[in-house]
Amino acid sequence: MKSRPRPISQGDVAAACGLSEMTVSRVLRGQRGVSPATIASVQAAARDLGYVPNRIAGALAGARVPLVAVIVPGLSNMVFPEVLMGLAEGLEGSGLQPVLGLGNYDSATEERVLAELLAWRPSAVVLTGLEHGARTREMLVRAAVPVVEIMDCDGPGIDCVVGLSQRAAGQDMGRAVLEAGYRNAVLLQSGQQGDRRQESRLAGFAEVLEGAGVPILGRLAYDGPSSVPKGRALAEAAITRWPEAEFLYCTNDMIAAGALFALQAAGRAVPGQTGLAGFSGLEILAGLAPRIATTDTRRFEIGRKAGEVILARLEGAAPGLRHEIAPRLDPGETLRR
Amino acid sequence: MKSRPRPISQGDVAAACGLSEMTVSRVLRGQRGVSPATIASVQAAARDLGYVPNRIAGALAGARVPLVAVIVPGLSNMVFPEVLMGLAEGLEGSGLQPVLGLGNYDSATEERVLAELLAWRPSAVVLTGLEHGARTREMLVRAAVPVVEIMDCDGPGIDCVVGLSQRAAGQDMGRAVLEAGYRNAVLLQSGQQGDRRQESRLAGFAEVLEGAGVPILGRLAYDGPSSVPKGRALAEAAITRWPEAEFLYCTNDMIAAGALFALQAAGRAVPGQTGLAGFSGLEILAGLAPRIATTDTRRFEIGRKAGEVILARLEGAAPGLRHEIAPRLDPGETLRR
DNA sequence: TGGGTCTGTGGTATCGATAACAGGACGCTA
DNA sequence: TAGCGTCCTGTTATCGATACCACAGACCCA
Repeated sequence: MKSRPRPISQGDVAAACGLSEMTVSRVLRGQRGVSPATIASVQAAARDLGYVPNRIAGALAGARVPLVAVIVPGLSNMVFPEVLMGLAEGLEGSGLQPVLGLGNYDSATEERVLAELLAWRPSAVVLTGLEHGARTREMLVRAAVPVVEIMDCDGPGIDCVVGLSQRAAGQDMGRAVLEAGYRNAVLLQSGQQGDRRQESRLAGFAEVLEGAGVPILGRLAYDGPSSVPKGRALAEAAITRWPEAEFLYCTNDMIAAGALFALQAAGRAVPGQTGLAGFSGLEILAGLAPRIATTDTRRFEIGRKAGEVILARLEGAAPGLRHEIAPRLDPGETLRR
Repeated sequence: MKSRPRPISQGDVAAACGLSEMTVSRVLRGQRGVSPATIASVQAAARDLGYVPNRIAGALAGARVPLVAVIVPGLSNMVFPEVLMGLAEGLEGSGLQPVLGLGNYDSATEERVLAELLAWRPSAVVLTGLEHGARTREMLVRAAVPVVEIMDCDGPGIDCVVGLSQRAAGQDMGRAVLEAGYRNAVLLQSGQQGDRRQESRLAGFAEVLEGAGVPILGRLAYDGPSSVPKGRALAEAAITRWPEAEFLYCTNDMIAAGALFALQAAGRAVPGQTGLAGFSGLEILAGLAPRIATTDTRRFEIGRKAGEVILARLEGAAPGLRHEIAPRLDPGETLRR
């Protein structure tokens, strides 16, 4: 066997079994219309030679690039990693590969990353949220590929939308709080300021409570990444300022966990005297006692559904533009019964 | 302006400014040897037309594919998401895009995913750990690209290795436990059975203790994903079986958090009566009181270093084959002083 | 037995960029 | 002014696959 300077190509396989490249291509893509004997011979040759197809060439020729551009703001809080796992499952077996871009919670970065990813002419694009810059929208329209916006379905999307209604999630929790009989509440938030999803959620919550005559005493915000200690600090500040507070609605489970510690340290009975709830359903906190009330956003499901929608679109189906993945309210043990 | 059925190509830009494709290509890649006037004219035309280069075509022609294949076992425990963020930072500005594959903690899947990713002819490959199947190794050798194995640097790698010595990390914790004066220990583990990194770590720990005459009373394992409740169950079983246990060394922070709850529920003073330690340095648990002793593996650093090594290799430098990122032992508050 | 569909296979153009080489214009030196 | 090097730009071939069309032979039915 003579040494090849270049990796094995389809042509080598074709030569090895005395067929044309075209036939080899057909066999390797599993197209029908090839005789069983030919199929066997091609497969054997490909295996023997250790042939690895070149998708770059295939993509250029086929005008179909089996890549999906995925832009998430970050990976630091378990939300998007789970979405990615769901997406990977949804795309499983389709031959589509996700290409990851990090938007860094910042629309200028998102735009830059999107431009880089679009240079690969992906077959579909997944982005987070519904708010995007004008140039971002323009690029996406020009790209003329399916676009799936995930995590939020409260407004109009560019194309498809897969997510939850943040507002409805807030409202649900609001109703649960009313049922539990709390007579006022405080909002605790952190993370990127002006986060639209968070705002909708808190608005939905406040709406329901105030509609029932239960006042929102106030809101404390920390402009930076969420963490348990930060939640603790926020909650301490809250109960100092509003000692009469009966319920703390936190924008996520980490803040809520910190708030729980603060309440316990302050000697307040949970959930009797003061209740609290978070948001996300972070599994890592499942072991805390008492279990924190939260809204499980089913991120894995969202990712998987996004994958399915993409596949449907690429097969020419019209899977509908809005897919709501209803979140699940988990009352845990920090809401009165 | 007439409607174009196809997206704008380099040829269109060339036509628009009356130059050859080659010159446009040179300008857009920032090659030197083009007059300033030409550069300006090309850039203006490209901007006006909204030209997005086609990397697929560029890759095919240039024999250089600006993609990095990254295979991690999963994204479920915050370890690999952080590595990915580090990697993204390390590759920042180089034009290299990571393509993600999930190996699902299973070497057959890893192999399949690797084959798929290699079909893109990536410029480099990043994988996790040092254990890989024979076919995996063969594919990598044949691919003839830089390979970086991350997270473990206790053995020989295929090419470059960036990570920590799991054994040394275990030894370090062992020494800390000796200094604290504990007189025996129990090992608690979960996750994939036969995980080599975990094994090395526990071995290093046990080695140091036994070398000093401090016995390992035993080991309890749960073959499944780690979680706080699982850690609690393991720890409960451990103190039932070995009531005399003075120290619990857990394979990760989630197990350790559960173990902490178990000890507290059993009324054992921590760290006075019984100490414990985890592994990873999961930030999400930073708010627990007492803070759990752990080993911060600096995953972000590992990812970033991997990116830097890849860049160096692609530029022809020889950055060294083994890069140890020393972990940091954080004594927290669950080790006696 | 002739004309039709159906199967299985091959030939050729093409995808959109880059590598390698070619060559004109210009300025400088002898 | 011949000769030579530099700077800038263009021409041609190529990367490795797929789309599209062509076509030979098997088979069917009237």
